[in-house]
Amino acid sequence: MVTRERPTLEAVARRAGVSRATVSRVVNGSTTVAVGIRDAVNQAVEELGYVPNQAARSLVTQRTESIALILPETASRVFSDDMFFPAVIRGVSVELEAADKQLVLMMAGSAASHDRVERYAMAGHVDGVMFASMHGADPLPGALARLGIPVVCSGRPMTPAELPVPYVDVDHIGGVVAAVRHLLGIGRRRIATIAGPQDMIAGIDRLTGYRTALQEAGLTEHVAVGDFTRESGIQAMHRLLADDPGLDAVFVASDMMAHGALQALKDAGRRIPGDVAVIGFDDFEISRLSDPPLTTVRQPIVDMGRTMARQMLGLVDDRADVPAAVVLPTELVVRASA
Amino acid sequence: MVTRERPTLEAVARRAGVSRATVSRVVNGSTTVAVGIRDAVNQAVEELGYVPNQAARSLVTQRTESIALILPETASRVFSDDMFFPAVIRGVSVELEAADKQLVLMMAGSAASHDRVERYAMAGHVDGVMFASMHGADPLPGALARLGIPVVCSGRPMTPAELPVPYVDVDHIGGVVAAVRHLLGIGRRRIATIAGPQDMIAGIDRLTGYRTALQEAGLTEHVAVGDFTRESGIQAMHRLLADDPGLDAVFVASDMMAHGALQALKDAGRRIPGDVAVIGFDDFEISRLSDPPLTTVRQPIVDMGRTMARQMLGLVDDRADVPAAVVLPTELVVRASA
DNA sequence: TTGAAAGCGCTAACAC
DNA sequence: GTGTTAGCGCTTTCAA
Repeated sequence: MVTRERPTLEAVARRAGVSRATVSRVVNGSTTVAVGIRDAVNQAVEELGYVPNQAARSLVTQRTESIALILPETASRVFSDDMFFPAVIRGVSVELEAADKQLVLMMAGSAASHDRVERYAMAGHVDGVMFASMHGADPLPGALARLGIPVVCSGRPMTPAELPVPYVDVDHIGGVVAAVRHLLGIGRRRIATIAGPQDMIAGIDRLTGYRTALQEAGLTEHVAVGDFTRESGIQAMHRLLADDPGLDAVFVASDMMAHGALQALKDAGRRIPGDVAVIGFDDFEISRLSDPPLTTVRQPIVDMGRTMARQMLGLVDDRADVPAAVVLPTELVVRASA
Repeated sequence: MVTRERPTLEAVARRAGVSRATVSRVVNGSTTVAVGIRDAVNQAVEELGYVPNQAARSLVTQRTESIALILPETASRVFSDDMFFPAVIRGVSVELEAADKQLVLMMAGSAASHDRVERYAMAGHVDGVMFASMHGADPLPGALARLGIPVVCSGRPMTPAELPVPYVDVDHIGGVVAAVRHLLGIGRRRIATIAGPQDMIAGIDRLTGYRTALQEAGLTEHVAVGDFTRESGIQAMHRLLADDPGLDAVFVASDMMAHGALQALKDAGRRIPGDVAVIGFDDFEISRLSDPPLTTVRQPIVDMGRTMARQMLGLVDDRADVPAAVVLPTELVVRASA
């Protein structure tokens, strides 16, 4: 590998016949430089193809101009057919791009990678860290925050850390309650649910919403737990069907699981929504294309990403207006499946 | 924001009662340190929660231990329902994780972001750069390579750069020829194609394969060009149908476009494969679940990612065994649609 | 085996 | 306005 010498400030300074400080000023856009000198410097920069060494710059400024987004999941999970993470990333990208910050995406599905990420952040590789989908009571956000590293989470943290971390979340419970009420409204009474993983707020809150609405109506709960994947939706639906072959509706805590449930129901000979009404949660594009199109609780995932990124930008820029919590609304989208 | 002072080598050295050099040796796993001293240092590191400052380290080592993967697409394209990029990323992740390198993902769909990426790489933020899906004759890979930055591409570069960049690709033409021959074998004679974008090797080569096979059989070409998205597949299928309502087969250059074509054909009242046989290219998971399941040319996308990452690791480690080009095989997977 | 010292390339006081 | 200077935190000769 031919690592051609990259020109330094020093080289540019010599060529332009000025001091390093002056070159630095020009490169960083200081206005207190005479036009003639500025042009000379710019020309030297051009001729030499000079690009500032980021390590040297970071060493003195203590800034890297990049922000990490941690996805505590394996890469295969992040990039499965579940469109959740992609949507978050998209939202984050848009905001960071606008602020000219570099996004550093990190998957941390294993304990080892979880550690790598921790060291990475602590090594000052990034100016701030955003977390996308947290499992259990992950100590990492709090730990980083305690070190003075700006941290933001998407999804309300499960345990209130001693040092509270700003977060953005959606109104899970409101959305689910609306969904269940809709099922009640169309005359369903044997309403089951496929819940999400119970080590995540999204899984817990959506189950709470279901329970709340069912108690309100004086009906019996019927719960199977999945892990947000299509496959787990299939399995869970089979269990629910085995337990209560006469169920007439199911609220499923994610669209991917709902697609699995749809398939399982069809395989079991049920008509949708004739025999069983199905409602999902997410509103992915494929949910409009499924057979039948899926009624679902829409959550603004891209907006979550954008909001989280804006909170982060507020923190790293030391602006005071960073809200400790933002809760975005959800909305029931009625299609053919319920 | 409370940026608590992070401990430095100096602090650890003082606490352990040794010199900075010794701490550095311990931290970097040098064997030439007395056991007693080593333990004392490790204890001090532990107590202080010391993590080396990466900027300082990079400044002297000229290494960052991270590798960029550039996706010359917008974030919304990368994270659409097209599973191509996710699969590449997955393959890359696996290898980089194993080598303990940090993956830095960069989307560069706009000219502005293209520039950002260039400066980022030139600023020495990463030890090497991988490109995922190139459009046209992008000068960036060659430019970076000329600066001595290790570069690898997935997809054969469109113009042979003066400084050749190692790449990995798949056997597009072989796969497409097999697909068309299969169509011929089941008696189809009015075989159209929906081609991919003609500014990408994958688009060009697959069209070449189609043309080759059709000429071989002495049949007339029938081409519509899409951009690999489902939507473009729908449009292209409509055009083909308008031009030749009697076509009895279509080879589609990507699974996403093939799904669009399937939908367009059904909307036009064609039965599949009865009236029109359809073959795609990719073999995404959803292609097994479509109606009917899609016959397709499987390309090993995850392996492309892995291979590209391994080539990169070879380059940054100055190992000599980096092949200039790797071409992975493709394979026709026959399902119900053809 | 350990320490002293030089310096990676840059920014930011501070002086002029 | 511009130059001088002092580090940022680390690795790595070179001596001891």
